[in-house]
Amino acid sequence: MPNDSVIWERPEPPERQVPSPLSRERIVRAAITLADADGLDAVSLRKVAAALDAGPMRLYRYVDTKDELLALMADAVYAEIPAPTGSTPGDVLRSIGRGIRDAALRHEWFADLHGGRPHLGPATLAHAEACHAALHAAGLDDLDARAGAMETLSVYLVGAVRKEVAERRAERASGLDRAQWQHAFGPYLQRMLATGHYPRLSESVHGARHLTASEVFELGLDYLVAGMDPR
Amino acid sequence: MPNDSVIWERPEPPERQVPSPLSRERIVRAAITLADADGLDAVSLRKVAAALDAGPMRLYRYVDTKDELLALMADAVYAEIPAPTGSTPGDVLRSIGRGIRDAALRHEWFADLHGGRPHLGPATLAHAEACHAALHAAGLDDLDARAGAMETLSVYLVGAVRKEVAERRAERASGLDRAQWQHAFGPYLQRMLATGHYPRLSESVHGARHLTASEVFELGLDYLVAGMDPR
DNA sequence: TATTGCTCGATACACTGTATCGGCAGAGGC
DNA sequence: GCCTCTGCCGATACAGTGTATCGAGCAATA
Repeated sequence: MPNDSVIWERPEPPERQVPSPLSRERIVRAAITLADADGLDAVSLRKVAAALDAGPMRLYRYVDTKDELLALMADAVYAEIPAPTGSTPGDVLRSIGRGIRDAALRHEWFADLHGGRPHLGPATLAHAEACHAALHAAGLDDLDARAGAMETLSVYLVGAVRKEVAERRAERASGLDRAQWQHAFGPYLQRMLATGHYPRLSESVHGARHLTASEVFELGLDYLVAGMDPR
Repeated sequence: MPNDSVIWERPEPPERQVPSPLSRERIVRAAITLADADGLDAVSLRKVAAALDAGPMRLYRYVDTKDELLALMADAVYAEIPAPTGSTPGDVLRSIGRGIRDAALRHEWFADLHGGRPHLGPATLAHAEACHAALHAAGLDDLDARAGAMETLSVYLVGAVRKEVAERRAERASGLDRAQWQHAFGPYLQRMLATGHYPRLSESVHGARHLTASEVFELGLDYLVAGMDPR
């Protein structure tokens, strides 16, 4: 632990007269621009520094480690998410879910950070606060029920975001759009199912109505919300 | 695409008399041993090769790319998962969930692969087949319902596995065991909540009964399963 | 003005995945 | 038994990575 405090509490170093002034915000913005364009792998300290006309080592004045930069990036995504709305707990939960999903689709690299090492930046905490407040306002008073709802929803969202983004990337990598992929099922999978070793699976793949990613998302959200209802 | 077929269909190169004979299986086993011990980052082609008394380049006879090795590793995990049991669809779904969770806790690195780029190895397909067959046997005949159940469960599991493993790692990294961490809530989080900026959140953190990871897991599973029940 | 202390960035290190290619060993033909 | 040839093995190389170290120079203080 290079500095004995956490990035969220450590003050920024003072600004200095220097060609191309830096700040955590500028650094994070540059990193996010890179990540939006070419994925998380494109975020290296060298490239971020280059985008800011600085030497790589200069960034270490603002951030102790690359993981801290990633944490700041994740927090910046939370800052974009609007406060959830809804008059019933179920609607609030759905609103929370859509807010996170939308943000993740805007910044696909967020999926790689989300659910990993927990970040607890100010925007993340503010988002959590907004969620709890909205649930409370919607009548979900019981603390245990509220915490349980948030925990399980959060689990679901981590998976949803991760899977959907992974699917997008796979489609993009294979150059096929959704419809083509769906129609062909992937030549390989096609062949495997044709072997007859997977009768129930292939029955399902061929027979079931294919759901889009957002349909699956909403479906699971509905299941989860419905299951919480004691009724 | 170096070779124009997929790893699952490409035959292994023939064995040869050579010091320390290789095979995909041996390579994957060595890689899994490394990953179990020190995480996915410890799996480099150089290290895997060294563990097998071979030069790094030799592995490229068996695998075109590191991603393919990772895919084989993920498939090997699926091979360990026992077929789900249960006489109702709900029980089968719970059984599927526990099977995957247990496997992921045995091989934490699996969480880093699970839900990412989709692998469709033979064991993965066999596992999917077993799940569909068990659901069918339990009376979930409707193809759309079955597919929807599997899709949404799978989403949930990706998140559950990822979050739980991340939490374990964070605990391990901070040197605190669960109880200590829970008691202190992390000094930083404690301080943030004490600012009063997050009233509902801190109410929940302090007031709600703290659930263990497996309680959260079961709770979400119950919600999901209950929500699927049309009644 | 002299000194001190901080910051910057060049350099270095250990490591990654993998392309290239020279040489060697085993297999097949005579 | 010998020769050719095919194919694999692994040394080397390359372009990256995160970050430790440290000399040099600048800014602010005494």
